Amino acid sequence: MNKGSYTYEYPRPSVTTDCVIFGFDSDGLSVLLIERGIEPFKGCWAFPGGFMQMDEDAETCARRELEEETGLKADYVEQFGTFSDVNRDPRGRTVTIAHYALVKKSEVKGADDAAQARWFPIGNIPPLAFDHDRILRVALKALREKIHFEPVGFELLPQVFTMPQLQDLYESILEVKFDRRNFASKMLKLGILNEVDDGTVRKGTRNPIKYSFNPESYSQMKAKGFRLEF
Amino acid sequence: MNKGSYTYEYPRPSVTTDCVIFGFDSDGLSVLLIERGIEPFKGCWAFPGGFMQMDEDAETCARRELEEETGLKADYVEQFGTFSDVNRDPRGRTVTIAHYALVKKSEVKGADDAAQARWFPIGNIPPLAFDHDRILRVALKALREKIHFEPVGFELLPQVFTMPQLQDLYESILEVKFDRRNFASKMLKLGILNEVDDGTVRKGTRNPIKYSFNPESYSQMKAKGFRLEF
DNA sequence: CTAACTTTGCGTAAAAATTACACATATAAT
DNA sequence: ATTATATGTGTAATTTTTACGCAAAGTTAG
Repeated sequence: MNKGSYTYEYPRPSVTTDCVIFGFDSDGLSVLLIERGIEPFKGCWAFPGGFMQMDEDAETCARRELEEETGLKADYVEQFGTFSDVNRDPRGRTVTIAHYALVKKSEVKGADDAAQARWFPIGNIPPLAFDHDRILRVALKALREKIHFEPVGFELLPQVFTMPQLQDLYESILEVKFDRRNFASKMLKLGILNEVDDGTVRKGTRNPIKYSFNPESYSQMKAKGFRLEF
Repeated sequence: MNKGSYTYEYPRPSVTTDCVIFGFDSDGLSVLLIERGIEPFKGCWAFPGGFMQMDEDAETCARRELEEETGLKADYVEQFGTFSDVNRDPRGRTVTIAHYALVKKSEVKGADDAAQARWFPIGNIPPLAFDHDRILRVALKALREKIHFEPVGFELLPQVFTMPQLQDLYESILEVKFDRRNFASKMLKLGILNEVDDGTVRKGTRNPIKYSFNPESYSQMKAKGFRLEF
């Protein structure tokens, strides 16, 4: 990372990436935020992100900043929009390429390096820096639309999960309620769930069946051309 | 637009916008391209676009470049992705914020200033400059997904159109075939079409009924929360 | 000019998908 | 010990989607 002086014939905006990190557990959908220690917006919370280097593309940058600032490596990172309002950063003209990441919260609890990083449930977001409130709204919209076509929810759940957990996830993201029985039959009919045999003999129904996601059968379905609807 | 010298502590990529312009007529879906007169990619075709100014956001820039290079003012312009591969422009690191525009081809035929601008049907695209072939593929995907949720097709048709025209449009964009009768009843059931009385007495059915899009009833439906599915 | 063909609108029966619930059972709560 | 709760399974009613027939008038071919 050379520091020095770079001169151009025309002015150029800074280019950054930001990453909205979604996690899910029994408390519902949350995002991981970082508290800003300096002005501007000192004390506000913000998404991890930073300047794009000359030798990396946007997604690479988003993954790097994500790891540097939170210690997390996310499997699933996707760009959902670029924000370029002229006055979005008081320090100077900055364009940010926004991404969202999906992480299995169960596998990373407390694994965030940054002491000032914290999970906030979607319904209880603190004041955000810059235009990050707008970015969050757009991220949520993008996630909601995405889940209608791809089973992104499985990126947010543990390897092994139950049908009620899966339903909770869909209901949290889409902010709707499904009939329990209809949801289960629809999900099972898709054929992308494997029943997991965890040894325990299932007597009664109070302890739910464990499932895992089957990426192979999903790829097959996708190849044939189908749509996942909810 | 000051020309001069602008110096920064860290290197910055150039930021441009590009605009994929979609049009539709009896020949199907096409895009408007500009032939490059200079290297690199001299003789290849490209989307209109150019450098973002410091006092405009991305969409404003896309609309400005669109008008400067083709003379067109588009009603509908939407960002669909940002392309940031390190080597996408041989002249230097450049990030482009890509948009697509929908225009009523019927109203602008031949109205493009740029002599070297030409419409190309989607099925017959010439060699494109830079990574514009990839950008086109992503644009098409974005348009296809969008049309499932919003009646963007009406931006591409004349004010007054017929049911077969509307069906052709959907079939061109989605690359599928619908049953004529089912398509019409589904469309009419949406309640966003006004029958246009053009004076002529409709004897027989060979001359089709004329319709226009009703934005008011569409807004109402949208407010109530619905989804347009095809 | 006439006959065959095509385009459009309207309508309907069959198939498929969605919706709304009932019941049984073992665990959890009181 | 009794009651309430969470889960799995199934099914009937409703709605939506699909497939296709028919009639009227313009278009085309000879």
